[in-house]
Amino acid sequence: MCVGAGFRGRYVGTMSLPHAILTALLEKPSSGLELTRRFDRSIGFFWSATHQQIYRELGKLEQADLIHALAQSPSRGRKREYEVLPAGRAELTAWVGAGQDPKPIRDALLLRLRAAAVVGRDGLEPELERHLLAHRRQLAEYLTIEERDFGAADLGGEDRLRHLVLRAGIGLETFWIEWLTESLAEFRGPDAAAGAHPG
Amino acid sequence: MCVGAGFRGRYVGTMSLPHAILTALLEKPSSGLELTRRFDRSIGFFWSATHQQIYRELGKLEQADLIHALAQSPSRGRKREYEVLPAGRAELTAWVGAGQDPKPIRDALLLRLRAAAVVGRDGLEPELERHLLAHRRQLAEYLTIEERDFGAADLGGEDRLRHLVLRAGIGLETFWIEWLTESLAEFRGPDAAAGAHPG
DNA sequence: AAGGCCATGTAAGTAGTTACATGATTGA
DNA sequence: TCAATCATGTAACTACTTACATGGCCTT
Repeated sequence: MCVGAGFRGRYVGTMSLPHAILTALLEKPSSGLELTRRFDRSIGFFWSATHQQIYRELGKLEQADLIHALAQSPSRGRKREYEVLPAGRAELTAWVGAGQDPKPIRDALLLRLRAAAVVGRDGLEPELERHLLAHRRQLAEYLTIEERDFGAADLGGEDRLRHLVLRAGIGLETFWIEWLTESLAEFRGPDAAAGAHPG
Repeated sequence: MCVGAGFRGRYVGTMSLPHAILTALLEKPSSGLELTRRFDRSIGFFWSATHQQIYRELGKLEQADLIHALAQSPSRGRKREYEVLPAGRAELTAWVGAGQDPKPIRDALLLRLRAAAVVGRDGLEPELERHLLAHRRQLAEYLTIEERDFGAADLGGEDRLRHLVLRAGIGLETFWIEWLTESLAEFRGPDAAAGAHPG
């Protein structure tokens, strides 16, 4: 089944991380550490990755001839910049049009609420407050980016897409802030206290 | 470090799946397959799991003396019902109050939009339509459940929590439907076509 | 006794996380 | 020359997924 060094083709499948890296490298050729940092403040908002994941994936992408390193023999401790090869761009183009069903929600906080309905809500309120704070902080960051990058009118087609992505983030954070605020009101409401300790 | 059969204590850590199972078992003692089915239409909306995961986790929870099987020696093919032990309830109670930062968004569709800003948006529109359809279907399911389970007034404290969880689902699906509708309008808008094929 | 379904499980692989190791460069 | 920081990497582990295997029970 064609494995090992020198194999070609669709190793990447529908995986998101390699395609996130291809996107970032097309925007600007970079080293692993640079990618890690750009993930932390841009693409990583929607698909986070640690430097370990990124280095591993860069290795696989290079093996698959989708990217290649610019002028530098591989050595530990020395910077290595990568750029995307035509095959890499083709792979990314194909992936954009590929179908993938939306993943169901996976949220531990909602699970905690569900559990609290059974064993009591002790200790949950501070947790909701922490989440509210975190989402407010994230929303503020998104809004700062929006003002900085998309404040001016008349954006090109590509910028419009990037703006749509950012607006998804803004919308999601806004939703959570509203929901958490409403939930905390429920928790603190005078008659909510009546059911505070079931079981 | 205390491993192997008979170990006790906090093997579960902050993991969500074992606590989701404890919650479901407290609501009603069940076998693995019954749990799997209940996950498919209730808790699984917010933390999905396959039957393989569930059976494995039931084994670990039993080993850790957090649950135990009702009357039946272990055998393949025979039904085995579990119920939660006091230690299991205590574990779940502790977990409800435990702190865990919200996980950043992980969404492949947003990544695809980001990639489309670089390599062109070919093939993305049908994908957005598919997602829109899926989210509409999920919203309809949530609304049906809401009407069925929370239609009447004067809910108890526990039901209010369950309703909050469901409303989170409703809010999220509603958000995605709005965002996708807006994005599709962008895609189809007359001047959006101008930037359809960058690169 | 055959087929279908209920029920539990094994095996192998993928994706992501956490902790740690090591080399190169720079500035005090 | 020492410490800090930049930069790349290894190792081990956890969580989840996919495909498949097996036993028991019920119906015809």
